[in-house]
Amino acid sequence: MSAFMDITEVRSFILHWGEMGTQWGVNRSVAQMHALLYLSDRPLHAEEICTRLGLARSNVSNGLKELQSYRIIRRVHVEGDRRDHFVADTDLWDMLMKIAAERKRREIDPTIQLLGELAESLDGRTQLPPHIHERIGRMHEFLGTLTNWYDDVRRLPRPTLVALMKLGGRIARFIPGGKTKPSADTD
Amino acid sequence: MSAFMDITEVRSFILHWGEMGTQWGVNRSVAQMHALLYLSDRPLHAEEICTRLGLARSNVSNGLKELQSYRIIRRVHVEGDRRDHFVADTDLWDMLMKIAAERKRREIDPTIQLLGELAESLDGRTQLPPHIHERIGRMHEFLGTLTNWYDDVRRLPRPTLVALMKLGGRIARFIPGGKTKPSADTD
DNA sequence: CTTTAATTTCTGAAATTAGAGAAATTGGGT
DNA sequence: ACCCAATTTCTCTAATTTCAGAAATTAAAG
Repeated sequence: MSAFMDITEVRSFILHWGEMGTQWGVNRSVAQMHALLYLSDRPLHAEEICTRLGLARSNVSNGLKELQSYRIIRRVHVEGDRRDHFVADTDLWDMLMKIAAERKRREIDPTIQLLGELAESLDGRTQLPPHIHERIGRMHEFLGTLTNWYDDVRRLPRPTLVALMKLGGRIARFIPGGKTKPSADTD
Repeated sequence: MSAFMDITEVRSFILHWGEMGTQWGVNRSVAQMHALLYLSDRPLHAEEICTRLGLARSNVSNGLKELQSYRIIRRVHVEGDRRDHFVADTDLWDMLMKIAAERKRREIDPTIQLLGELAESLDGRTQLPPHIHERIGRMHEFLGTLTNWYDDVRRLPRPTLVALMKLGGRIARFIPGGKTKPSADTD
């Protein structure tokens, strides 16, 4: 039943994924649970995740909720078993896009919102040093540009996305003005 | 001398930036220091950062070192003052690229390295379930594709980058077979 | 070379976050 | 409706991270 966890490469992967999580503001256990599900070729139920990772049932429950909120794992029903089972995305593009979408929603969107409000409330306060208004405004615009771009490309069909990525910097050839002498626009 | 910190919008920005930091695995104080320097139009020395943010001198010292390691702030010498002073990038593209470069170096590159080793050590172990080798291999390849893309586009002149970003998903028109319909969106 | 300002490193305390186990709740099966 | 497996919520403890102050180091100025 668990030769799986005896494979040292599997353990290494899970451990490392957990550490990666902590570096990016994701709970180590949650990241480990994700790694475990990613490597599993069949749905796992909570209890099995507990024993394989040595975590308390409660934390597994919360972790599963968190991973579901990112939409990178989903609940599945297993014939003849009353317990909830879970599987992870194995399509890594999908996974990345969903994580990006959720982090945008949680962190970037509220930031843009706030920056907009701050910029607005600084409007026309001529007694203040103007560079403050300008820099907050520029950050606002910058994050807006980034997220608009993301919202746009995330809707591309997967093969197109992959093709674009493979093309890398050579995509610049298609830009009017090319990569030669371009116009100074926004920063 | 410090009407600056009395502007509520400045305080809000700094506070929010600190919180953003914590969400992305960056120390709150470090992020606040960065925000302060970003909004300042002149070089600040460590002591001034201490008093403005209410931090201990030691932490400011460490934070400055961390921000310098990302190369998003730099030391400057101020005429007739013996203390080190610091300024932040105000070019946000630059800033983003440098942060990405450093996080790649610290976190992604070692991960790719590890995944490569794991995949290699799984090669030809026919008694193991093949999906494990396949999934670790796919993750390895995926991260490789992403970082190669990044290494490529980061070298583009900034105006080209901006133009590409403005173009958004319409860039797909230049891909063979790229003008297909957007993918159905489950989230 | 000596003095002293400036900075960094070290150490322990405070605050925060993660995690285990118990208690409470939910929901399917009969 | 009742029972019991499954899950979630709650509470307390452990681990980690952050951070202030002290001590040590570095380096500019005379």
